[in-house]
Amino acid sequence: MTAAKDQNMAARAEIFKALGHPARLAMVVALGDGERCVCELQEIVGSDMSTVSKHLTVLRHAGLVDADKRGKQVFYALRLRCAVEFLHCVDRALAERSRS
Amino acid sequence: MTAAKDQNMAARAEIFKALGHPARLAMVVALGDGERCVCELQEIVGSDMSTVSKHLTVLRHAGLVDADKRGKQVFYALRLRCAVEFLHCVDRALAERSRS
DNA sequence: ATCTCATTTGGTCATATGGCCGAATTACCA
DNA sequence: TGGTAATTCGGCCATATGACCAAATGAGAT
Repeated sequence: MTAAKDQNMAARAEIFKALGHPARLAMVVALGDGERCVCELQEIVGSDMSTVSKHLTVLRHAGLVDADKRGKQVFYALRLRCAVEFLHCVDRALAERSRS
Repeated sequence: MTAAKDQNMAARAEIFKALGHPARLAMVVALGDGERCVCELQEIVGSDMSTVSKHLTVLRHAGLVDADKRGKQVFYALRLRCAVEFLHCVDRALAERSRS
């Protein structure tokens, strides 16, 4: 693997890596239905606020979500919409697998 | 997050996690063009064969690829075809990002 | 200006991951 | 049946990750 290609792969892998955690994935799924404030996302994943915040940093850094501070709250929105479609495909694959 | 939901998320996250490594992603990309033997995949990623094998175990376990032993060699094929499409979307996003 | 609430950051720990090495396995070929 | 090549497994180490706690930041409200 050339250095350039490796860098390219690393950049793409970042995105998958960001999605590769149950809590982050759950947040992304929730964001698929529209924006959510951090406090709502915390309820969804149910861990410490600081942990949630760190997960959100990962998602932001990967460019998967956008943060928008309004008043006291920070609202997150899904940026990479196609992730939702891929998730559907993944779900179909998982369903097939459990069927067989 | 309920226990059932968490399990569901974990199952999906496995797939993203598997794709979240440059070497594994490079292999999946290569497999997008058709099956490859382990030795070819090793050339692509350029690490130790045992390392490559472990990566392939991860991909197999995630259900992303299928292994088929023919003669001395094991051929791997991409199973979750929609990963390729999602990768295209990711690439477009990355291209846009670097442009701005 | 101060208080307060929502969020982020830093520290620390336990665990998971990725890498290479060397050994074990498996199956073609002589 | 023994040799040889392809692949996988087990062990070891260094580093990365995820969790919590406590403390810092930042913006609205008093």
